[in-house]
Amino acid sequence: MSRTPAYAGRDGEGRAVEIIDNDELLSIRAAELYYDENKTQDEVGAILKLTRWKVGRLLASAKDKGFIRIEIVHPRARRLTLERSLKERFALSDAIVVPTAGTHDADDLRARAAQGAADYLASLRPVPRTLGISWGRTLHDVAEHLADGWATGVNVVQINGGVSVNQRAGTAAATAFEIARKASGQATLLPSPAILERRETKLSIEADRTVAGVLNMAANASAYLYSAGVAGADSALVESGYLTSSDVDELVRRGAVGDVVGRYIDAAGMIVDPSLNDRTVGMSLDALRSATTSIAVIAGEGKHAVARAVVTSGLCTVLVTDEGTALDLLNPVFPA
Amino acid sequence: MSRTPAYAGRDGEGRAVEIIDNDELLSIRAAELYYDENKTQDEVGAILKLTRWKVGRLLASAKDKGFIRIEIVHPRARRLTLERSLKERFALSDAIVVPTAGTHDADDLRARAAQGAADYLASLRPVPRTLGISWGRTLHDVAEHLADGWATGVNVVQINGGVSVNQRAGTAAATAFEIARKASGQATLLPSPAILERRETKLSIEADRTVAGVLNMAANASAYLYSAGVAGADSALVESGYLTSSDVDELVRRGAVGDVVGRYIDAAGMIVDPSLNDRTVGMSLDALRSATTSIAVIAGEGKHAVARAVVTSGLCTVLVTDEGTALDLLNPVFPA
DNA sequence: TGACTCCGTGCTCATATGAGCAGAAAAGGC
DNA sequence: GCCTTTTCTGCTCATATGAGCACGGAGTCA
Repeated sequence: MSRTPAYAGRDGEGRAVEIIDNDELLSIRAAELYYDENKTQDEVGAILKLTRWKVGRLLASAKDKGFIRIEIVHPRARRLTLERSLKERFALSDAIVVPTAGTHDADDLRARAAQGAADYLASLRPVPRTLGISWGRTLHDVAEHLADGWATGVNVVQINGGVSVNQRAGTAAATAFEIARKASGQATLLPSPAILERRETKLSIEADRTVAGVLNMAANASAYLYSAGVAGADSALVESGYLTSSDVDELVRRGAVGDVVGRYIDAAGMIVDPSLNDRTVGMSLDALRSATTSIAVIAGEGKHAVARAVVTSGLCTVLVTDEGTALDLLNPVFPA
Repeated sequence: MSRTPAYAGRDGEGRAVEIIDNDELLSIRAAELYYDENKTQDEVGAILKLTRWKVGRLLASAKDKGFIRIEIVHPRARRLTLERSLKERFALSDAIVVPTAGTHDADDLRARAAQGAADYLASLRPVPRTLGISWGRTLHDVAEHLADGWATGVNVVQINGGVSVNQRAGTAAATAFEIARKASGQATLLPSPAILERRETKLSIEADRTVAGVLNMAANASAYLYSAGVAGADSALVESGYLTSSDVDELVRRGAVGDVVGRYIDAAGMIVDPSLNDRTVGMSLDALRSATTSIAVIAGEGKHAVARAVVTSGLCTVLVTDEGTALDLLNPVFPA
C-alpha cells in the first residue's frame, strides 16, 4: 500500500476521513467511532476503509494498551480489581474498595467507605449474632448508612471504652444503639473510660462484674467492626481528653502511626507504649487478631499508614477502604 | 474459596426504604462485573442471581443513566460528539475537538489542538493550492506538528503583516516557511508591519506593487488557517510593540475580547476600533468571512470569549479547539 | 535463488449480545 | 373486589463480536 498522506475516504456526512498508516492512531480513531459514536465495528470498518476484523483487532490493541478507560461513576460503585489484589496480597477474606472519583472532601470519602461497610455488613453471611464495635466518626457514619432492617436480631457490644467523656457526647453510645436498633437487636455498652490513669484502676474496673460481663461478651462476638485513627492532635482520644496533644506527639516520636480500638500501634502493628496499653480498657489487639471476622473501615488520605499497619499485621480479616488507600497499600513506597 | 457476598436482592422482604433504587445499585454491581472484571452477561447473571436478559437491561440502564463512562485516553483522541454539536450549533463545516484529559498546562493543550489542526489540514480535500495563514504561537505549533510531506505543492501566503518587528524574531516567517517546506511548496511573506501609525502610510504600503501582489494572492487563497489572541497585556501585538498595554486596556474597555489576524473584535465579532482597523495591514475580516474554508485554531482556558466571538460571527468554517472551550461554547453562561 | 519463518490478513465458526414480542405480574381505576 | 392498563420478565431470533485457522507476502538465511 502506498504510504500516501494518509487521508482518504468519507463518512456519512461526506467529511474527509483519515486513513492513517499508523496503527496506534488508527486504533484511536476506531475507538472514537466505536465507543463515542457507538457505531458497529462493521460501520467503523466502512468509514476507515478497513475490514471489520482489523477494526476488532485495533480495538483490542487499544484496550490492552490502556487507551480505553471504562469507569463506573456511582457513589456506591466498587473497585473489584483492587479488591481482589488486596485480598491476595494481604490474605484478607474480603476487601471492599470504594472509588475516589467524584468525591469532594474527606467527609465525602469517609461517607462512601461507610456506605460500603454498611453494605458489606448487611451482606455478611452467616449473619453475626453478636457484633463487636468500636466508636468514632467513621463508625458513626457506618451506623447512619445502614439500612433499617439490615439484619434481624443482631446484638451489638462495644469492644473498647470511652463512654461519656467524649466531647461529642453520646456519640459512641448512639452508634452502638443505632446499629442495634436497625437490626432489631440489643446494644451493650462498655461502661468504662477508654484509658485510665493508673494500671491498678484499669485492673479493678475490669474486675467489676458488669464490665467483665461486657468484656466477655465482646470477646465472644461473632464479628467485629472497627475503624482506626491517625496518630495526631485531632485524634478522637485527644478530643475526648484521654490523652494530651503532647502525649500523642511522644507516641508519634516512638513510631505510632495510629490507633485501633484505642491502642496506638506502629508501622509493624505493634503496641507503641505497653504501659499506656495496660491502662486501656477493651479488647486486646491479640484478641482482635484471632477473630474469625473483623472488619476494618479505614479510608482517607491521612490513614494510609495506619491502614498499612492494620493489614500487614493481620488485625483485620476484611478491609473496607477507598481507592487511594488501596492503591497506596498495593504500591508501597519502599521505606529505607 | 471465598463465597461472594450476596448482592442479589433479598427475596424474603424487598425493602423499598432504600434511598437508592435497588435496581440502580444492582446495575452498578452488574457493570462492575461486566466491565471491570470482564465477565460475560451470562456469568454476571449467575453471580447476581439474575437472568442474562435482566443483566443486559440493567447494563443498558446504567449506560443511559450515565453511570458508565468510556473515555479514550490518548493525546490524539478527539471528541466526536462535541464536534458534531459544534458543527450543528454554529453551522460549521467541520469541528475538531481535542480532549482535555491528561493535559498539564496551557502549552500542552495548545500543542494538542495544534496537532489536531495539523491532522485536519493534512486531511483537507481538495488539497488547497494556496493556504493563507496568520502567525503566532499557536500557528507556530501547528507548523511544528505537521508531518513532513503532509501535502504536495501547497503554497503558503501570509494574510496579515508583522514581519520582523516581532520580538521572537523570524517566528512569523519561520512558521510560513515550515508549513510550505513540509508540503514542498513556496512561502510568500507579507512584507509589512502589522499595524501602521497613520492611515495614509497603510494605504500607500498597500498600494505598493509587492505588497499588493501578496495581498491579492492572500485574497485568492483556497483555504485559510489562523488563530486568535486574547485581548490582554500578553497579546502578541503588544509583545511585538505594535500596541502598548494601555492601548489594549482601552480596547478591552470598549468591548474587545481578542484579536483575529491582528484585528480586535468584540463579543459580536465586530471591529472594536475602526480607525485602528484602518491602520492594520492584511485581509479584512469580511474577506475572511466570505472564504469557503477558514480554519480557526483556538484553544485554552483564556480564549473562550474570542472563540465564541469567532464562531458566532461566522469568521471560520472550521474550528479546531479543546474540550473545555467546546463545552463553554455549547453551554453558554447567558449574559444579562 | 529458493526454502524458510514470521507476521499480518481475511476468513469460518462459535459465542455473546441486543431487538422485539407474548405472557405474567403489578398498579391503578371504579 | 374486579377489570383495565402498565410495567416487567423470559423468551426467540437476528446480529455483532471474538477465537482460531489458513493463506500470502515480506524478510532472512543458506
